[in-house]
Amino acid sequence: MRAAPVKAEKLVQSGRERLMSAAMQLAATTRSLASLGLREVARHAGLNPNTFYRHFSNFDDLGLAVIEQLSGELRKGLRERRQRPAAGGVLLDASNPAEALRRAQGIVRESVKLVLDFVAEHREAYVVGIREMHGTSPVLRKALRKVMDTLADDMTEDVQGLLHLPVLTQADVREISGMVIRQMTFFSLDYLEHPEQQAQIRGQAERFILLLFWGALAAKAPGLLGAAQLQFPEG
Amino acid sequence: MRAAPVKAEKLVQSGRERLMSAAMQLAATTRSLASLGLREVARHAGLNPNTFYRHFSNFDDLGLAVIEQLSGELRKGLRERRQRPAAGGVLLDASNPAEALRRAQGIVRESVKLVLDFVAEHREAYVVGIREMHGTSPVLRKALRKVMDTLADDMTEDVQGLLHLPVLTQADVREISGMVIRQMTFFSLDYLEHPEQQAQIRGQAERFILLLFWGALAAKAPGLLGAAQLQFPEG
DNA sequence: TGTACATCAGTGAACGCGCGTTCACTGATGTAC
DNA sequence: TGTACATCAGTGAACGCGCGTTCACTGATGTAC
Repeated sequence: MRAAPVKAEKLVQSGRERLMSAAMQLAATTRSLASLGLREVARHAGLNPNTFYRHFSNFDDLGLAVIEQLSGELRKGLRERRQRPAAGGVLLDASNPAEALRRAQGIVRESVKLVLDFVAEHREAYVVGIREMHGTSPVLRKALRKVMDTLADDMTEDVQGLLHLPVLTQADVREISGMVIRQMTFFSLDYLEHPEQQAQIRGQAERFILLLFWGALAAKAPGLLGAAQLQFPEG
Repeated sequence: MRAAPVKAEKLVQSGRERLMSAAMQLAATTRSLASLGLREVARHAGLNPNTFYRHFSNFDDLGLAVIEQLSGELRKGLRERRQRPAAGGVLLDASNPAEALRRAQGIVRESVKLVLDFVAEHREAYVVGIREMHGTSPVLRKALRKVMDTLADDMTEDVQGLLHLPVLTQADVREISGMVIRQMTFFSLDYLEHPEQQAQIRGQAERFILLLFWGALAAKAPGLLGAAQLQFPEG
C-alpha cells in the first residue's frame, strides 16, 4: 500500500512555486521585488542558488510570474464576489430618481467594502503590487499598468450592468472607472496602514466615487439630480 | 588681482551638494534612490567613496536631504506661479451662477497647466519623488506623504481664496484637495510618459477636478448647478 | 514487460567583482591669543 | 600681525563579505522500442 499520489502532488510545492512564494514573502517585509537577491530568494526557498536558473532566466522573469499569479487572483476574487449584489440592476431615469440614487449609493457602498476587504485579506501581495507599479523595473511597471486597465474595464462593465445610466456614454463611465481604480490604490494603502480609521476611509472612498458620478450627472442631466436629494455618506 | 571670491563660492559646488546632485541624476535614470550604492554615488560625484561619510551618516540621510530640497523647490515654484491668476477671486452664489462657474473653470484650467508645466520642467526630480513615495524606505515614504499633505493644504487655501464657495466647508474642500493632489500624481506620470497625448491628459485632469467640485455642489446646492449649464472640457 | 536513453530539477565548488566600512594620513581653512 | 592649534573635507589602501554566474556532476522521472 502506498499513499495516493494525487494528494502528494497537491501538497508538495515544486521548486518553481517555492521560489515564487519565497520571493513574495521576502518582498512583503518592507522590501520590493526588485531589491531582492537571487541567492536570498533561493536560500529562503531552501534551494541551491543556481537552481534558480532552472526555472527563471532572470529576475524580471520571476517578478512577472509572481505578478501574473497575483493579479489573476485579484481579478478572480473580485469577479466572484461581485456576482452577489447583481440582483436586477438599477435604472436611473426620470421616473423615480430619488429611489434609484439611493439604491445606486448602496451598490457603491457594497463595492467599496468588497474591494477593501479583499485588499486587507491579501495585504502583502497588494502592497508589493502597488510598490512595483511605480518601481524600478519597466517590465513589471508595464505589467501592473495593464492590471489596472483590466480592473477599470471590469468596473466599467459592472457599472453599466448594475446601474443603467442612460445619460453617460461608455467612454464617460470608462474614464471615471479609471480614476476610481487609481484613487483606490491610495485609499487601500491608507486602509491597511491605519486600521483604526477604517470606517472613515471607507466613507471617504464612497464619497469620492459618488462625487465623480454626481458631477457627471450634474453636467449631463441636471434635472435628475435636482429631484434626487443627494446625501453624503458620513466618514 | 584675483577673481572676486563671492562669484567663485557660488560656482563651486561643495562636496555635499555634489553628492546630492549625483544621487539625483543617478536616481533619475530608471533607478530609485534606495537602489543606489554609496560608491556609485561618490564615483559619479568625482569623490572618494568614504568622503560620503563626511556629509551623511547613511543613505536615508542623503535621501531625506534630497527630498527636502526638491519638495522645497516644488512648493516654492507652485506658490510663485499661482500668484498670477489671483485677480480678485470668484464668488459662487445664486446671483450669476453660470458666469461664476465659467470663470471657475478657467481657473481650474490654468492651475492644471501650471502644475503639469512644473512637472515637465522638473521631470527627473518629480519621477524620483513619486517612486520613493511608494518605495522601500519608510523614512522617505513618510517625508513624501508629508509633502503631499502640504500641497493639499496649499490647494485648499488657494481654492478658498480664489473661488469663494459658500456651500462647501473647509473640510469639504480639504478632502477634495487631497483627492486631487493624489490623482495628479497619476496624471503627471501619464503626461511625462505620453508627450503626444498631453492635451488629452490635461483635459482629463480638468474634467476630474470639475467632476469632484460639481458633485459636491450638486449634493449641497443643487439649485446653483441647475441654473449653470455645466460643460465638460474636451480632451 | 524490460531496457536504453533523454530530459530535467537539483547539488556543491569555484570564479571574479563591487560593495560598505575602517584606518591612518594630508592639506587647507578658521580661531585664540 | 604673527603664531600655534583645532577643525574639517578630502585621499588611498585595505578588510571581509555576499553577490551573480559558470562548471561538471547526480539521481529521478519520462519515453521509445
